[in-house]
Amino acid sequence: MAQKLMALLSGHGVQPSAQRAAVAKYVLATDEHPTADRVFSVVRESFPWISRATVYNTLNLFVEKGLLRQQALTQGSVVYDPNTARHHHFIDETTGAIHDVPWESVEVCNIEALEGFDVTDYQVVMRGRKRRRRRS
Amino acid sequence: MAQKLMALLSGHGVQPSAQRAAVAKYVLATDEHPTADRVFSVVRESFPWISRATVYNTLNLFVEKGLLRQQALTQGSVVYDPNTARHHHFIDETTGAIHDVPWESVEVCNIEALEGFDVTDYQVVMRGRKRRRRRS
DNA sequence: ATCTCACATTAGAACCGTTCCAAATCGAGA
DNA sequence: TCTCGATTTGGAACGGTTCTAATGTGAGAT
Repeated sequence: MAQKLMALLSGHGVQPSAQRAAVAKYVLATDEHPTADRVFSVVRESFPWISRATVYNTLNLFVEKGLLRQQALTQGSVVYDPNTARHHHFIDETTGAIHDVPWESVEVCNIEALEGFDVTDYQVVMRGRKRRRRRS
Repeated sequence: MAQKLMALLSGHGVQPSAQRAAVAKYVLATDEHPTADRVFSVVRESFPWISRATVYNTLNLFVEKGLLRQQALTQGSVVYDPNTARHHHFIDETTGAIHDVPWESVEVCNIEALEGFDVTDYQVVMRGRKRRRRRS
């Protein structure tokens, strides 16, 4: 598994290192849309000597190399999303949690016809409350 | 006109003052989605002795009273939008300019049917380049 | 008209997320 | 083993925003 990670990194032109692997292991697999600071705390649990600057450097590098996307969805700080395919976002206003919404589950029409704008990318940003999962 | 502004403020439960009127005059009429700092600069041109803290206080008050909406559309800082009706946003990636897109000009389907989410609000966030206006 | 008190304003400090910097360290290839 | 470029590091710096404590102001009571 660690092998796969390393391969993924080099495949994207990122020279592997222990620190980068530690960051990658968490941030490329999570669906919790962490802030840089959250990444720092989580990674430090298994890699206590990593520095904040390295986490920021690594996240920026991953974004530059296309392994991660930055999303400006909330006030205050950027979050990172390893899902680089097109998708939408749902923000739970009570918890602040951000959820991915599959591209196909929402249909957006007329974007191409918009007068005056060349739209190269778009997403629907939804807010509300996550419905409690009905017990099974 | 100044009268109308004052009436608008009191109508929303904001006790008027010279500073608040100066901020309102600009920020409630603009379509340029200014940051707090931009509001500060613009207002200071006609009201040089206003302080930064007052601008922040006033903007937060206006948001609280429903005169303004905060939008977290870009990295780094919040922008303010006096258009409190539902609408979408287009971000010009070359200039950073943010444009309102009328609610009716884009159609979004299936939002209500989304499994697991109670969506109370949503908008489409578009990115691209604003098409150069063809000369008339 | 005057007083008073709650509220508005202010400058500057504090805070938080992020980037910058210069020094130390590492590691791949010679 | 050596060298040199890349990586990592702690801390300073920075930009945006909020906090704080002191001061100013105006609307209503008297």
